[in-house]
Amino acid sequence: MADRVRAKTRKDRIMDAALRIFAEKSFQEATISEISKEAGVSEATIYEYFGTKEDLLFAIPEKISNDTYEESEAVLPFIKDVEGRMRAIMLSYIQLYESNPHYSALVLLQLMSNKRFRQTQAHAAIRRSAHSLLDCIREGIANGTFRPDADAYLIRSMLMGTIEHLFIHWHMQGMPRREKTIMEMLDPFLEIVLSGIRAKKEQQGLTLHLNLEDARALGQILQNDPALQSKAESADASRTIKERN
Amino acid sequence: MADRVRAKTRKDRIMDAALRIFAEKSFQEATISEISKEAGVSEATIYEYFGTKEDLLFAIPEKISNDTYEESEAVLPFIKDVEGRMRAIMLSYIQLYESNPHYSALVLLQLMSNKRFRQTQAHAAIRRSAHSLLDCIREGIANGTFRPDADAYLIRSMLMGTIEHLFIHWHMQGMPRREKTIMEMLDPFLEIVLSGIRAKKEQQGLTLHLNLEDARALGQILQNDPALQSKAESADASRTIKERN
DNA sequence: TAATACTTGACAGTGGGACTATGAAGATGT
DNA sequence: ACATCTTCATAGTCCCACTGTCAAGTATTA
Repeated sequence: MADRVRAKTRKDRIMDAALRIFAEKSFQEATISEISKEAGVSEATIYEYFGTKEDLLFAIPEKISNDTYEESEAVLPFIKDVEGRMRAIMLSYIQLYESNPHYSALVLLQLMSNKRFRQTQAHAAIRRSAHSLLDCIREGIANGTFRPDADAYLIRSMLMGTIEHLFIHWHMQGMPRREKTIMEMLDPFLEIVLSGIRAKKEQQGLTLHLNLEDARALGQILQNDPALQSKAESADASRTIKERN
Repeated sequence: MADRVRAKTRKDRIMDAALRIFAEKSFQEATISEISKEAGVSEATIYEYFGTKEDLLFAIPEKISNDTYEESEAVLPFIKDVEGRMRAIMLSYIQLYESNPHYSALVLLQLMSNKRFRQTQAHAAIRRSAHSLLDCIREGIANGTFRPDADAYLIRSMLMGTIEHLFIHWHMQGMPRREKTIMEMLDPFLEIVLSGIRAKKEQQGLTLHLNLEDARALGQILQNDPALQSKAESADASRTIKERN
């Protein structure tokens, strides 16, 4: 057992070193010799555990996605609200990248466009997120939450593309300190996208914007007119009054 | 001169072949021997023109960005409208990628995350676009077109990240036929983003949504009340009446 | 037409890094 | 103590980027 434990830490040390070096340089520029020195093992040991350099590369996302990603998907079916479910998906997606900077650099800058990566579990997890998002958007369109002419694919690209772009630029600038984390930008971001695609509730009729003075004058009139006042109470669904500030 | 012409076509043939092979496989998987066969020249000739394989790679964006990109920037200073200028920037950005699929695959999937690429003219052109966009957004916030609490960096990442994501996914799926080009998605896309960040005109007062029946009743009242009716004419700036459908 | 310079190609060779094969040294379990 | 399993060092293969050289065009000039 002590043997197994040591083997495990050895394997982990190799993967840690590899992740660091792959992310900082790049897969092609990194050499096995360099990784072996960083991990404190011989080159032969690396070939022992991972047949090839490429296998070592792909062992990394496989491991990390198993560890961190799956669990956050379990709650989704319990969120009935479409927008809430979308927020949860985005949250877990951001968490995945925010939890491990080296890993997100590796995935977003190098693996994402790699053909073999697309056949890994890690990519399948990302695809599941993408697919769930698409489902949410379609459901929102179907049930009237979103505008019927919204393009579900476009919306999804907005959601995922923006987040990826934020991470990619952060990495390319050498991961500087930020006053706002990407996680903290999620809600303002979602508000912009969602407010842009929500269906307008009152499709027919009139919309009136009144300043405070006019609003008071109108209030006087309504109070003095019993006919309209009673209507205001009976037809609540089709009439909304919102106060600003 | 005939010599110069032949040399030019030879050099171009090499770059064309290289672009195709780099984009379809990848820079690392492509071999000089393969490119030389595709271009119909000897390996030595490639080393004659481009010292190294990497130099050949970077000669490609240098050439293409010189050819196509610069001109579309010239019009920008003449567009006074902030949103129109943003649209023009996005348009030229999309055009760059839409004009040459091989090139956009190379840039977006391989070069974008490459350190050396960031020191090329091609990347400088992209940075100029990004910078102009940021300027537009800031100007829009400053002059009241956009909400004062909008995050300019976030907006820019939305604009560029979405477009890049759309192209990247199109490439990763093997560039299937689309019923809508990315160019055609630009205006719906911009409408979502911009409507999400435009400043609301009436910050104070009341907003009333009325169905048709109630609107008619209110119309009656307003017609019979000279005080409020005169107000409606004098205070036009702060009061808007929009008819839906 | 002859001489000169420049372009292209064939070929041989170097070097670096991924990967293999092998056997010795050490650690572990019984 | 013995067998087994892990780790390492060494030596060697293969592939591919890249260099150097020389010969064969091809173009330009005298």
